Order: sequence, then structure tokens, then C-alpha cells
Amino acid sequence: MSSEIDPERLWLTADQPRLGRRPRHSRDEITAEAVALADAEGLPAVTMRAVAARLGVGTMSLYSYVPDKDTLVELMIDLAGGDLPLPAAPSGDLAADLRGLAEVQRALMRRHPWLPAALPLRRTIGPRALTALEYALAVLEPTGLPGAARLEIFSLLTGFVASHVSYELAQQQAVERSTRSAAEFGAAQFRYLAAMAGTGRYPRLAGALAEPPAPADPEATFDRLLGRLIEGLLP
Amino acid sequence: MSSEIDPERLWLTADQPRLGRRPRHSRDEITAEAVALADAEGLPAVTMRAVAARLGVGTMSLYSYVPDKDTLVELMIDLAGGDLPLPAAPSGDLAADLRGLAEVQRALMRRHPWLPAALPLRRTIGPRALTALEYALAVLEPTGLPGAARLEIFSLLTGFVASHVSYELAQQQAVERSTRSAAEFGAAQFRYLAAMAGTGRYPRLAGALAEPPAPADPEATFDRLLGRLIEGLLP
DNA sequence: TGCTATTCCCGTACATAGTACGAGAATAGC
DNA sequence: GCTATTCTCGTACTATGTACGGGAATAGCA
Repeated sequence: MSSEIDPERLWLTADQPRLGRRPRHSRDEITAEAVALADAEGLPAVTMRAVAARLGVGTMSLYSYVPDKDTLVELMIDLAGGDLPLPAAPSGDLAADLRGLAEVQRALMRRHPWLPAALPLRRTIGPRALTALEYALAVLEPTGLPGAARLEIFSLLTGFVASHVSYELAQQQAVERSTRSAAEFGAAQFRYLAAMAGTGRYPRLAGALAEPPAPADPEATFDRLLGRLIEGLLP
Repeated sequence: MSSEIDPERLWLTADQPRLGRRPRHSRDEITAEAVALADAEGLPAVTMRAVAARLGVGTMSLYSYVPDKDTLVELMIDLAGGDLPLPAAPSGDLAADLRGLAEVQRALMRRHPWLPAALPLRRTIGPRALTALEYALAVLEPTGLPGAARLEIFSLLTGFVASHVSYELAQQQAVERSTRSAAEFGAAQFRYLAAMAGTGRYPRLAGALAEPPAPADPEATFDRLLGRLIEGLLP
């Protein structure tokens, strides 16, 4: 855990062994199982033992495919996070292409709810993520911006999507929990905020809480903010 | 670990005990020590044993101040993340105030490098963070936007800062490491990217890498992107 | 001045996590 | 078949979070 990660050894080594016992699984298969587990039960549920159990193999068998757990997480981020259904080439409509990219990223992160929180942990960029980056660079080519600037825009866009999906999911979970039981987390959080507002130290917060609850259409909110962001980012 | 967190019990309980043995420390003192440790050695270095050792107390003594480690992390996020030197009241210049807020947040996150990655883990909003939120709501009051919309803008701004600081720190660390030893991480990452570019599957990436390395003034880059973002977000 | 209830202190011990080690099983090439 | 090589995985060690419980300190009261 918390070890060093060598991008060259991770991504550049072709699997060459033609000798010895044949492996019963593959690195991708193990990574996919870990991703499925994270999707179902969250990232903390991804333990070496749990992944091995799902595959029906001994725990230590995983270590012939993956050097350690940190690396497995790195692989998960690339496998899940790079699974973007992107068009072969940009349409040429800059704003529309960027919007499309963000929409696809949002769908992806909603499918893998652990991803937004995991992204800041990433220590290197895998080949699948590079494919997405390559597409973004192509989309941004008409801007004439230098590579570094285009890269920053992509990074910012991804950060925005991650941040927004985090927010959406938190809202959603609060509702789910409070549905399950009245005295649950969502309600407790609300009672807490109401109590804080009642102290008088947070008058604007009190005001915001007193407003009629907004319709809260996450789709529309995302589209609106995304549009603003794109307008602002492009010269 | 990975337990439930009750915001009411966490933030609303005034420390009432006037009876029994007098505590030798305080919740804030323990949290501050944990923050100092995270600043120096990263969030994974924050273990209950390590924090206790720094305070010169037994490990289990911490549990009279904090119910569990997840809660301690929650406290750390509020203590470190809420330590924003904000003006008493907004100046009235909307764009300038937002920019100032973001600058202060950036300084804060550079001071606590573990914070950007920890923010998505936050499960409730502590009183110090509420103070920052209150300030942001005040700044955004002239927009006339409803509370929910103002909240989203603040969330987006914070996400942007976190994302950008993550990026800055990654760059910076790569440089530091490659200075320490030529065959170190930074160089390995670069060799890896160069190799990927060499495959021909990432032509734009190859082009970006071939460009002369930009001056890379993080300060200026942040200011420029921030300006664009603010322009885009305000009606 | 004790007595008692309450609170803090923390050594011990257990459960769970990652993973080093090494013996055994399977397989390709000779 | 023989051998080198690779995969498989039981055992065991370390690090971590934390339950438990006995003892120490303290405030209020008799």
C-alpha cells in the first residue's frame, strides 16, 4: 500500500510469457471484477480477499497479475474511467463536441460512483485515459491553443464533471436514505443545518434553507452550468 | 472505519462535562495534530497510533475525544478546510470577491496538500465550512440567484480550485522527484508518455509533447482560467 | 473529610487489511 | 520424459482500527 508506481513497468510491459503454467485469468479480468465490486459496494469494499473470492481463486493468486493493491486501483481508474464511447472524430462544432464529451463523462461517473473520489488519487495516466485525452486534444485543435493550454481545459472540464457528479450523488443518497427511514442521515443532515441556521450566525444560509425547495432537475442544472463553463473557457 | 456519521452528534453537542477527571487535551487539539501530520507526511500517515504518539498519549485515549477515525478525518477537513482568512463582508465587486475567495482557497489547499483529495470524502459540512459557504452566499447575493443556484456556483468554484491545485501539486512533485534522482518518477512518467506518443495512436498527444515546454507559471495559469470561469458562471 | 458518580487514561487483545515466502502444480520446449 | 518457467495459494507476519475493562482523577455532596 501507498507504494511507488512505475508507469513504464505498469503500462509498457507487453505480456510475453509463453512458457510455464497458463494463467487462468488476466489482468483486465481481475481489474474488471474489482470495478464491478466497487460499483456495487464502494471502493472501500475492494479488498484483495474480496476480489479473489469473487473470482473463486486464492487471495495471493492476484499477485501474479498485479504487483500490489495501489496498482490495482490505478488499473481500475484507467479501465473504468477510460471506457468512454467517443465518436471516431470530432464533428468540428467545438462547443457541441465539448458538451458531448462532458455528457459522456458524466454518464460514466454515474455508472461508477466511486470514480469522482478516486480520480484525485490517480498517479499516472493509463492508455485508455490517454485515448480520451487524445480525443479532447483533437476537439480543441480548432482553437489554435498550445498543447498545454488544451490539456488544462480538458483537466478542468473533467474536474467539473467529477465535482458535479459528486454533488448529484450526495443529494440522491440523502433522499434515498431518508426514504428508507425517517430518522436517517438525510433528515439528520437537514435537522443539523436547520439548527445551525437557527443560531443566527449564518443568515444567508438560513435564507437559502427557507426558500421553497427547487425542482432540482440535475440534468438541466448540469447542462446549464456546463454551457456557461464552455462559453467561459473558449476564447 | 467506513462507518455512519451523525452530523447532529458531531457538530451540535456542546462539550458539557463538568464532572469527572479533567481532560488533558481537546477535540480541536487532536484534530490539529492530525492535520499537522497529514501536512507533513500525507493522509495515509494519519493513523490513530501516530496521532496519539505525537501527542504523547496512549492510542486509545483519542477515543474519548473522537468516536472513530472517519469522524477524525471529517473534523480534519473542517478544521483545515475552513481556515479561510475571509473579509468580514464582501466588497460588492462580484467578480473580484469571487476571485479573492478562490485565491484564498488555493493558498489553503497548497498549505494542506491532502485536502483536494480528501474533499470528495466529506460526508457532512462542518461549522467552519459553513462560514465559508455563508460568505460565498453573501458575495453572490447581488446576482439575485436563488439559494440553490448560488450554492452550486460555490461548489463548482471549490471543485475547480481543488482540481487545479491537484494538478499543480502533481507537476511540482514530478519536478522535485526528478531533481532528486534522474531515473525517478518524473522522468519515468515522461519516458512513458514519449513511448506512448511513439506508437502513433496518439498523434495530438505526440504533437503536444513535441511543443517547446511552456513557461508553466502556475500562478498566471490559475488566474487566467479562474477569470474565464467566473465570467462564464455569472449571468 | 470522605463517598460516589462521572469522566478520562490506556494496556491488552482481537478482527481485518496487505502481502512476503515458499512449496507444489501445470505447461512449453527440448 | 526432463527441465525451466510460470501460475496457485496456504501459512504467517505486520500494520491498523477499535472493543473491553480496570484503574486514576475530579466535582458535587454528605
